[in-house]
Amino acid sequence: MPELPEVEVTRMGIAPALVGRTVSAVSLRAPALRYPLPAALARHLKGKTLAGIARRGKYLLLDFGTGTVLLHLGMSGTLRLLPPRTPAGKHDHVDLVFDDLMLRLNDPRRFGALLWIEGDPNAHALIKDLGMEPLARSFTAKALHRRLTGRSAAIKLAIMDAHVVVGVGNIYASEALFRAGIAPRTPAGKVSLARLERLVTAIKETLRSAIRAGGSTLRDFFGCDGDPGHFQLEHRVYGREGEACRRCGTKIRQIRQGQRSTYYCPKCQR
DNA sequence: CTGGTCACCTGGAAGC
DNA sequence: TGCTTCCAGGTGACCA
Repeated sequence: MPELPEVEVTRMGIAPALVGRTVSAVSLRAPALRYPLPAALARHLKGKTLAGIARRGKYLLLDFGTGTVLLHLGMSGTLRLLPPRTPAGKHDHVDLVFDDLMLRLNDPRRFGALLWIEGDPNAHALIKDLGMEPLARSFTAKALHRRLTGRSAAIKLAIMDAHVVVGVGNIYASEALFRAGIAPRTPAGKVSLARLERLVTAIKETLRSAIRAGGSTLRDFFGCDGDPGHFQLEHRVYGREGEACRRCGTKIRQIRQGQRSTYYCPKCQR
């Protein structure tokens, strides 16, 4: 159930074990994920060496030189490193075998994706229109301000829009707005530059600390009992409806925005 | 372009 | 116990 930190921790967990290694076998199991699985994947990958794993937003890009495996974990996807020939359980959709080590994709809800891309992956339809990387230097209040000027949508929905900034999911959107002291329903275009400074800082800090917290779970990528998607920091507002605000004691409220739950402190966030 | 809604899927928890 | 309902960390497609 990954937001950007979970995806980045997954990348950090699997890359050292797999980069530089060669694919010996591929297993695909029905049914399809968000898109049909590429039937020719084994033909494309067998004998190919993994040159690197990059992340763009919540997508993982496995670079095999002649092409790229594009991976998205959706709402419920996880990747694990297992001994080859580990029996496949329910929702184990794809195995990439690297001789004595296997990368397995499990995704119960099947909102995830695995695609084979030839050519520049950044030109792919799913990638090319993505917004700013929140951890990049170029993600600044000024840049965000430029992007949000004139927009009437709620600030919470705006920072969750992957065409504006990638990787801020439903949990971290609420958490970042709390840290920045901004009410989630404020029209995005009406948030001042000064307050966007606080928001950009809050987004970077929230994501960075979650990645740091996830670092302690990296060993969980090995072995069948691993559960690497489920680390998380103590939330300040998310999931705490009716509980006391950690800063001022006011009861945390829950509302619906775009059919998703938003949590906020009515006193700390204006 | 923008904003709003729906759809895609399974499973766990809560309610009766 | 068993059935029903609601909810879940994402995002592309579609509409006005």
